[in-house]
Amino acid sequence: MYTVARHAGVSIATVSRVLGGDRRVRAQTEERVLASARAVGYRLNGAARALATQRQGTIGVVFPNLSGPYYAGVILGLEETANGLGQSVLIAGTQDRPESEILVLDLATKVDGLVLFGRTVSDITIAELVGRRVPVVMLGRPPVASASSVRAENRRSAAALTAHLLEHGHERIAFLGDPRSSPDAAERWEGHLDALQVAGVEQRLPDVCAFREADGRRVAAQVLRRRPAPTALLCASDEIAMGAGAAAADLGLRIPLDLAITGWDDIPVARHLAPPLTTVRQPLAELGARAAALLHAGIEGGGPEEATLPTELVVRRSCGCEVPS
Amino acid sequence: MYTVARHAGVSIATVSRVLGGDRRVRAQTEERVLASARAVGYRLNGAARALATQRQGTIGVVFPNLSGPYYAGVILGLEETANGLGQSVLIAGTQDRPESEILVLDLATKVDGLVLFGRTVSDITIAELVGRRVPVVMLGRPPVASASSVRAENRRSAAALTAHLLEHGHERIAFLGDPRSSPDAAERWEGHLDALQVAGVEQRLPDVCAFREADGRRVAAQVLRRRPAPTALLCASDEIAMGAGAAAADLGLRIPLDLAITGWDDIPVARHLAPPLTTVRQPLAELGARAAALLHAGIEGGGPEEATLPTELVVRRSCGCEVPS
DNA sequence: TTGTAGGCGTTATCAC
DNA sequence: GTGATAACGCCTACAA
Repeated sequence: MYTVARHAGVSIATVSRVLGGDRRVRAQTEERVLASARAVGYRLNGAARALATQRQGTIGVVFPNLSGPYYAGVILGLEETANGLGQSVLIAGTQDRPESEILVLDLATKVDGLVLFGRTVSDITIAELVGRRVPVVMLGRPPVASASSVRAENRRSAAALTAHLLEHGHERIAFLGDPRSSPDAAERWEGHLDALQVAGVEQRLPDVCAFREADGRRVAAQVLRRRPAPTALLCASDEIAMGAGAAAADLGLRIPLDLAITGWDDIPVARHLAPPLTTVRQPLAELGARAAALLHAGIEGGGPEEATLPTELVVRRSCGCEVPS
Repeated sequence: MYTVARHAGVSIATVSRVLGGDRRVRAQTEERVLASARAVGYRLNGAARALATQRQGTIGVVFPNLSGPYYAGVILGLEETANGLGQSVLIAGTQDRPESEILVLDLATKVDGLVLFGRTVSDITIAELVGRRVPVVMLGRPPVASASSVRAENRRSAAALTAHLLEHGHERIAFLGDPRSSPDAAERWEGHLDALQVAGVEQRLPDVCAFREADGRRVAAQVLRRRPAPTALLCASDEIAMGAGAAAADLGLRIPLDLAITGWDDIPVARHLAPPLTTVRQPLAELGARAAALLHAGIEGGGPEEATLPTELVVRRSCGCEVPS
């Protein structure tokens, strides 16, 4: 910066002003500085700026290291709008390590705020974060403390989906998912129960299954051997549903003739499966975008807010419907 | 830090030492400082550390804002090993904006090094980066300047795949991809030509198609109306192949009876398509991991290196083979 | 409009 | 081992 200042014949304060976008500089001076900066190939130093302004210009997002379209989609939306708001995005996967709490706390010193997915971080740590005045927005889990939160509507769509299955005549519906480890799954389970109750159908327990294809296949294989076997599988995610589909194929079951299967998320491939998967669409990118916006608001001093985005039942053929495609 | 120092009855220098992991501190003192730090809930400040050490503890990765399993998979692998090496990961999508060059240059002041995907950044900018002594590793594109590079083997597998199609009796094979905008696609095209030449089959031009399902569908629809129509579609990515599959279905073509289709990447759903997709597997996470490792080496002062990871032909049914599943 | 100078929170180089 | 005390590179009152 001193180099540029000398080159342009001004003080570093002036250089700082024009490069920092401060308007109160004579146009002529500004131009001269800009030219000098370009001449010496100078750029403001991120760390020094951060230290002086107490602003990192970066937000962090903590997610479980699961692959799959869900996280990718949300993070993509998040990155895009964060970028539009002038914030970079730092990602941190908590590979279920125990030290992840420390990781998050340290991360907090490198960013202006955090977006936390589902159950990646314990309530204790969240409280700690909030106590440190770190703006936090939670994604896909019920709000806590004074942190913002954005999520997709779960309960109503789960009820609608269940009702749809009941209309197809299914009475033994198995729920594949893990309400205890995922707030989203918990709400979907609730909605499922709501619909069963309305219809006066006997309720059963969820078949615990993580959000992964392999687990879906494993759990479905067990469930389908039960007698009497369920005639429909309500899966808490499309990936579980894909695994379930594989398990069904292993047993020689035809979908949807012998068994109906539904998913959740409407990941891109859902429509290409055989048969196309009936599922519930979540606005992935929009979830991320809202999270970025809410976090930005929080960083700017705004109070906590909540947003619940609508979801949409996507009826295709795996539930037994005859849909033109 | 002053607070902790006072609390522990030592100087900030000592506090800095124990929290920074400097071993030359008496064990007893260390414990006292640690206790004090915990007592006041103190953590080292990222920005200040970065400024003082000239190390950000962060690497950046620049990618085109495409969704899809490819980027997600690579980034996941990258994040994981970077984390293991003590580096955070900053992501930046260049949504094909023209200002992306500036974005990258600015990003460079907030990180210790950059991983650049394919053609996200112009050669000029790369040169600029290298000139600034910013460690750079390129992913999926031929090496340039004195930057490291990691990629997956393309040419040989493309030749093998083409040869396989020829064995099935296909002579009119259309290549869907864009060799000009993607170095990976270019190499696959080369390999394709290699095999055609060896077999003495007439070569044609590639059918330009971006790495997206929608484009695959659109381009395939055109290609399949050509007369004589191709009997096989060699797609530069699984996503293109999926789009092509949809286009084929629109025309009432049966796969692989009327038309063979192959993809590239072996994304998770490839095996679940109807019929299961013959494709080439790339070690996504491994690509990311290697990139992180090479970048780390570069940051530590090492010179540029190159790595080419092996790929694997995955024969399933869309090419016409009868595979047990 | 522009310049001066103190401060942001650590690390690192010296002495002790 | 431990403690002063300069940097590190920028921002921002405050003064001119």
